[in-house]
Amino acid sequence: MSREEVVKTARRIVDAEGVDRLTMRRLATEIGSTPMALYHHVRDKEELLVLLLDDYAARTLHRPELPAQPRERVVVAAAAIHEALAACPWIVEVLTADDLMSTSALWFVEQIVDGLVECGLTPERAVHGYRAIWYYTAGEIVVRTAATRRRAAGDRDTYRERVFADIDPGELPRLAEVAERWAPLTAENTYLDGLRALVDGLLATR
Amino acid sequence: MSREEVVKTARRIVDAEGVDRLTMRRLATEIGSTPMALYHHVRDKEELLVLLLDDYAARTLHRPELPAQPRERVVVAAAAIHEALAACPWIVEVLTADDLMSTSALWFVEQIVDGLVECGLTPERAVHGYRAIWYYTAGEIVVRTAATRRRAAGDRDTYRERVFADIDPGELPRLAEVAERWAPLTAENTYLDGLRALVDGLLATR
DNA sequence: GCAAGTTTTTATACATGTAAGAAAAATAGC
DNA sequence: GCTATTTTTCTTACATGTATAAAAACTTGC
Repeated sequence: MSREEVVKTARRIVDAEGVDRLTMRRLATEIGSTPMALYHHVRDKEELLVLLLDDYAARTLHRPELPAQPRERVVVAAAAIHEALAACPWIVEVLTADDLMSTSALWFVEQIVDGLVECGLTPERAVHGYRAIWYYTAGEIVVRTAATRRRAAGDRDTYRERVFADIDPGELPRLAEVAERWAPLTAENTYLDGLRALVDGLLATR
Repeated sequence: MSREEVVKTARRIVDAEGVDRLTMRRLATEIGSTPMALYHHVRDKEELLVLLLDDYAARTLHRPELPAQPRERVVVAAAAIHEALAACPWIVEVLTADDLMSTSALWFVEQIVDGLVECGLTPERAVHGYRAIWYYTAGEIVVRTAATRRRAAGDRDTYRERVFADIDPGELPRLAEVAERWAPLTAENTYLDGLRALVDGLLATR
């Protein structure tokens, strides 16, 4: 058994039956071994999932044509990461990992940092800018996938509905105004708008 | 037994011994009942955690003095939410919840949306702006707490170190340039800077 | 006051991640 | 070739969330 074999088999299970079916016992029998043997190649299940994500990134994160304009390059590179990760529905469990630091993602990080520097930021501020973009991107994916998953589980979310129904227009006029439209509004995909705003703000000289 | 008692007892356990010690069995014996009885007051453990977070928010999320200037009001309101949540170390498990929608947080959401509207955004764009701020805020907290937790667990993070050590300066010059400083740079707390940038960008008329 | 129905609680059972340590296999030194 | 040591694997066991279904307690209509 090897780490590669573990990850490869795990990937097969996840691809075929979804991340829910990936259990250490299942993985072990699939390999023809016992659960605890896995733990010599992988610290715990979380590490296995991180490896799976890296593996996924390495396979699907293809470098796009990047615009020459540095600001737009930042946007396109971030959007590419976002698109790849958002298509990966079992990601939430992993995304709390500090950073997406698989080798294959580094090129995108480089593009973002470099774009920011070319726009006039110091390297330090560029790294901070990249982090802000990563926070925004990871947050969007985590929040949105959680919402989708809950909706898929048939959760009518009566709690939210009740909270909004109880809004006093005298006290919270703006929320009362949009209460009806809250669900559809927040369901819209506005990742790109927010990303553009963030990048604009990072590059604006205050 | 009542929902309130369940939450109150859960809170006591979490406050006293941390969220790790909160198990359904422990909670049940503390109440003097059986684990499965809890499930008539709470759908599952996740819902219990969300209730705990709401309870926590209701107790600690005090309305600050807000500046008159709407843009600054948005920043201060968002920062207040961030500060309260960031101090809550067991939050990551819950924050994947779609939205922070406890009644006590609504006032802050109102301030943000209202501030954005007063700066000239339509209500729709203001809601989207609020969501962008929420993505950024939730992402920052999730990523940062995960990192802190890992560090606390004594994880030397050799993986990241290795990735950075392997960077080819010819291919990824910017990253090579900051590789040494990456850990301290990303450990800095730049939430406010990023928030200001995001708000600026949201309000800039492109 | 009591039968019918509803809500709440209990008992039992299962699948899961993984700790602890024994066993086995591979490797190194002579 | 054989022993010592290190690496890998297996056995057993436990704590956890929670499904299922039976029991108990409570509520309601008369």
